[in-house]
Parts: sequence; structure tokens; C-alpha cells
Amino acid sequence: MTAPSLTHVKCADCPIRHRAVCARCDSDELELLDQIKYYRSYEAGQAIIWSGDQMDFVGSVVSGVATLTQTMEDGRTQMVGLLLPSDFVGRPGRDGAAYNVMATTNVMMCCFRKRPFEKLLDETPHISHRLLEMTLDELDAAREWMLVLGRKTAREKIASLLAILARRDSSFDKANFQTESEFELSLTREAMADYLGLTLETVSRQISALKKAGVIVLEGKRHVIVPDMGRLLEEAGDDSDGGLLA
Amino acid sequence: MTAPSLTHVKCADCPIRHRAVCARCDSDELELLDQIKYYRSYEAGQAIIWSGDQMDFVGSVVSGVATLTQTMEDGRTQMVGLLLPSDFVGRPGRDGAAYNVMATTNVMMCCFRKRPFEKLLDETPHISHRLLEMTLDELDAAREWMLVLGRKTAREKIASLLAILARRDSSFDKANFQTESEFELSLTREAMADYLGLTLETVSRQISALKKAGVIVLEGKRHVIVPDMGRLLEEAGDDSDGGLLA
DNA sequence: TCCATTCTTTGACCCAGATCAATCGAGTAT
DNA sequence: ATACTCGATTGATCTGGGTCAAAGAATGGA
Repeated sequence: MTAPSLTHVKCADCPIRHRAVCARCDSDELELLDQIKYYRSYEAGQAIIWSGDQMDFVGSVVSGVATLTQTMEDGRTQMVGLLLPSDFVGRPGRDGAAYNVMATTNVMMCCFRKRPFEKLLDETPHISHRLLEMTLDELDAAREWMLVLGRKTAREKIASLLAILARRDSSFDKANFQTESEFELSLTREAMADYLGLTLETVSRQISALKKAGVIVLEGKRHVIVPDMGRLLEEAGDDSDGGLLA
Repeated sequence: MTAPSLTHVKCADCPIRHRAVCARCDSDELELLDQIKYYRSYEAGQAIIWSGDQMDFVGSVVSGVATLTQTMEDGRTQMVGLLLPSDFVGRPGRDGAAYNVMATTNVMMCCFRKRPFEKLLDETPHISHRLLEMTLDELDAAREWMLVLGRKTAREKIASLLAILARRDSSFDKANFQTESEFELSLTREAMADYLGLTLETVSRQISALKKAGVIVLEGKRHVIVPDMGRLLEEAGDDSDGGLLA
């Protein structure tokens, strides 16, 4: 179940202690990866990639939060992915970007030049294997989100999003299942609305409602405390474990 | 762009002229595939897989239509994927099924026993490579559907679904772009509703509206004629090519 | 300090789509 | 024929969330 992580592998020579590809790589392969690797930072609000642009790299988020969004001509936008640290960006085998990628907070990306990375992929089965696994995980996540978008109420949508963020945030440790969690809410109300297929007003109202009901506690506007994760998952309409133990 | 298809490869010894894995395979590999391959048919309405079940095979749809659905405890259901001929089912590297898979019409599946298929995947980079490509395509499709679910009106949703079906149905040839299309609508109003995050009544009303507006013509309840694909795509809120030429 | 800007909250009202209910075929079993 | 079923249609009504509008926070210049 816990395959060698493609990310979050400590790396002695890397200032941010982040090796963005594969724990199973031998030192020659890591050498190759280092040669095609570079870091790049983006400021909050800045575009990382515009839909349709040529993409000459793939990579993964080291720190910060970025979003994948799709837009219709009339301006309606839908977030189709949330990129948290360790998430992969880019599509080997295709040049044009299919989505807008925006930095929500300041973002540090670990990038690999695309052509050499694709070459490496062809020559190194376990990297390609791991990438397949990650893509299948993303597909599962996207499909879970389709249920949220299609069938959940506004309140359930908000609770689902908060549950995801709580789960992904460092302070929540799923192995040592704890009922309390606490995290920084790095999305604006509008970004949440775009993720949930709602308006920002509805997001604000439902957050207030969850606050009033004691499901969450807000410190300031952005710091969220969840006194009881079970309660939050109930509000999200998830079955008891909410996929946390999956 | 048009990589060797994992499916739809003619196969002399196969009664349905469908080789479900890879055009680049050499004859030894095809031999191996044949050894782990079997066909299985399902009746309309029958479950192919229940969420949570052990899955001992992966495979692809040869004929018919199947659906991937997720269900909440209270019965709300959301279709998260539509499986048309050539679509792949199953997740190498995971045993439990994550969704319900239901046969909407009579379905013929080409199955591969899972363990040997995974072994083949490990040993045959181009199969694994092709599977990655297909998974990335599915991910794109899922994300496109998130936009539909989150931001489109009921009418646009119906038009989007009809456009997808028209595109996938044999009679529509995207290389030779034609303005008219015609296909069999193999989903009930309820199944469409589950795909679109609507109720079956709304689906029925919007189909009636599109019919009245001349966007589609119905012969009986299930045979759809689209006099002008451009018009349909407009109704779907898609940009002009609607991804048809992507 | 005082704007100005950006994000957020809250209120009042409205409407697209849900809900509830009745009816209408088209099979098909009796 | 008649009665049942299952899907589809259509109508009447209700409501969750959208829309429009105003007013609070928080931040950052000048």
C-alpha cells in the first residue's frame, strides 16, 4: 500500500530536503535527475502555467498551494485540482497545458526539464510505474470530487473540502488517528467557491454556519481548528472513515 | 498524438476482432496476453463489479455500455465514468474496486487475469507506458466533467452529454468533421441524471426543450439525430471545437 | 493618520432545478 | 383484451443556493 514515495525523500544536497522523484532510484539515476532538475518559486497570485501554453517541464510542488482551473469563455471557472506539497504537475507525452495553474500562496516548485524526463521515464520502468500509480490516485481523487460536485449540498461540500485540507495538512497524522486537527486555510473564499461549484457568498455563509454549530473554530479568518474530525466527516456526508484510512 | 491503440487492434484469431492490449506488442507478448485473456458477457442491468469487491481481473469493454458509479449511504449516487467500447476497467496495483460497475446494455468484456497482467506490465515497458497515457486521458476527461458538474446549467449539461455520446458513437467521424450526427442513446433518463448531477425529471424536461428548439430530433425515445453538431456544442457552452479536435 | 484596496460577512430577494404527483405509452405476462 | 411494469413526460409547488447590494475587517501605502 505504501509504495516508495515519489516525493518527500530526504536529499542531503538539496536545501529544502526534498527529492522529487523516486526513493527506489539508484545513485546514477539520481545523478541524472539532478542534472535536469531546477527549482523555481512563484509569488502568491502569480500564474505558473496558462492553459494552452507550451510546457517544457514537469515537476512537483515543494511548498505552498497551487490550483488547477478550467475556464469557460464567459468567465465561469471551475477548479479541477488542488496542488499541495508533493503533488505532481504536468503531463509527460503532451506539450500543451490543459489547465491554468495558479499559485495561491507563494510556491516553490521542483521542476524537471520535460524531454530528458520523458527519456528517463522510458528507460527507467520503476519511475514510470510510480507515475502510473500517482496518476491513478489522482483519477480516484477527481472521481471522488465528482460526487462532491454533483450530489452534495453546500454545507457538505464545505465540510468535504475542510476534511481534505485537514487530512493533507502536516498536523494531521492519519496513522495515529486523532480526533482533533488544526490547519491553515490558504484559499480565499472565492477559490473555495471555484473548487466547490458554489459562489463565494454561499461559502462564507456555510462556514459561518459550521462555526456556529461548533463543527469548526476559526482563529482569524484563515486558521481553522477542528475539535472533532469525526463530526466534520459526518457533516461531509462521508462514511465513517472518510477515506482517511484507505 | 495518435499513439498505437491499446484497443481496437484487429486480431485474426479473435471472434470479435478485438485485441485489447497493444499494437506494439510482438507476437510473443501477444501469445502471453492470449494466455491470460478471457471474454465475459453481462446482461443489461447486471452488476459487473461492486465497490469494495476483490477484483481479480482488469479488462476493456468490447461492446455495450457500462457505468462507473459512486453511492452515498443515503442513496444519492453519482456516475463518475461512462465505459464505452475500448475503455479500460480496473486498477493494476490495487485489489479492491473503488466503484460500482454496472452494465447499462448487454456488455461484452475482454478480461485479463490481474496478477499475470501486472507481471506483464512490469516486464513490458511499452504496455505500461500506454496504460499511463490512457490513465492521463481519463484524468483529463474526469476534470472536464468536473467543469460540467460544477458550473454548467441543466441545459448545458444535457448538451454536453449528448455531445460526448455523439463523438464516441461510431457514426461520428472526427477526422472527417461533419455537421450531422446520429446515435443510439443507451442510457435511461435516470442514468443520465446520475451522470449529470440532476434529477430524471429535469433531464426529461431539458431534452424536451432541446427537441423543441430543434437542436436534436428524437426517433422514438432512444434514437437521437443531431442536425448540426456546431449548434449542439454551442448549447453545451463549449468553445467552438468542443475538444473534438484535441 | 487616513485612505484605498482586497477579502469577508450579512441581508433581501429571486430563480433554476428539486420535489411531489399524475398521466402516458410500450412491452409483456395473465 | 386486460392488467402490470417500467420508463418517460408534464404539471404544480417549494427551496437551496444564486444574485444584488451594503457594510465590516484587515492590510498596506503615502
